[in-house]
Amino acid sequence: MAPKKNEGSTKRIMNKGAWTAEEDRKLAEYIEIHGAKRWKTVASIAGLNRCGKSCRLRWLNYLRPNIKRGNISDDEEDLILRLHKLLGNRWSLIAGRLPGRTDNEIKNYWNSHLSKKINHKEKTLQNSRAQETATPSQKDSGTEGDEEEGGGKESVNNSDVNFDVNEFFDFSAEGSYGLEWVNKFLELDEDTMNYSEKVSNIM
DNA sequence: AACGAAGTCAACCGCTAATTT
DNA sequence: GAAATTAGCGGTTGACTTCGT
Repeated sequence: MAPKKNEGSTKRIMNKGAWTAEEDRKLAEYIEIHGAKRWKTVASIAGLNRCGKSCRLRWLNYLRPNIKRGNISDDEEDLILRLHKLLGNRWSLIAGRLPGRTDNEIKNYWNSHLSKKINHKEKTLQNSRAQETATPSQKDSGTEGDEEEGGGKESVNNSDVNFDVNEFFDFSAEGSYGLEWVNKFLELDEDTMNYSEKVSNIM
């Protein structure tokens, strides 16, 4: 990745593109002393020719302590799948339940790995169903398919179960990344899946 | 070995929500 | 209460890498 620096201009133009080790060091140093807030001033005071947004993103996704990079485990993958099924493309919410993972990483992982996996799974499932059901179904095809295709903003609404996501994930009450909620959620998810099956059978 | 296609991922952009003045 | 500023989110882009021919 070649950094796209805008050098040699008299106007103050912000750097873009990949961050250098020097920039990382400056940003990390500044935040260690002053804290991660007021990103616009962080950028200028820390001597970074970057916009505040860029600084924030760099900190959140790479420089922040306890960041995990790469090697997403099977458990994590499974959790992402389940959470995405429930929440749709609410990457920050999903990432919030995976300690050390960032929304950007989850989003990238979803787009490059999981969405394909799901599409493949869906196709094989459809094929096997088509073979099984010799008689034409009365079901509305619109509600078929538990997984969604290509992701979408309405994915939460596609869920057969209606509940307030924000209420369910009351993050304010949780100080840590305790994972006991996961079990709770997974139990619930099993129930919602059964419910979905029931609904689609009725339809 | 060379080349193009496909995959990956860091970073940017536009927008909205939340907070401050 | 209105306007301005800041923070945060999700979608998209583009450079780099890997794979297939």
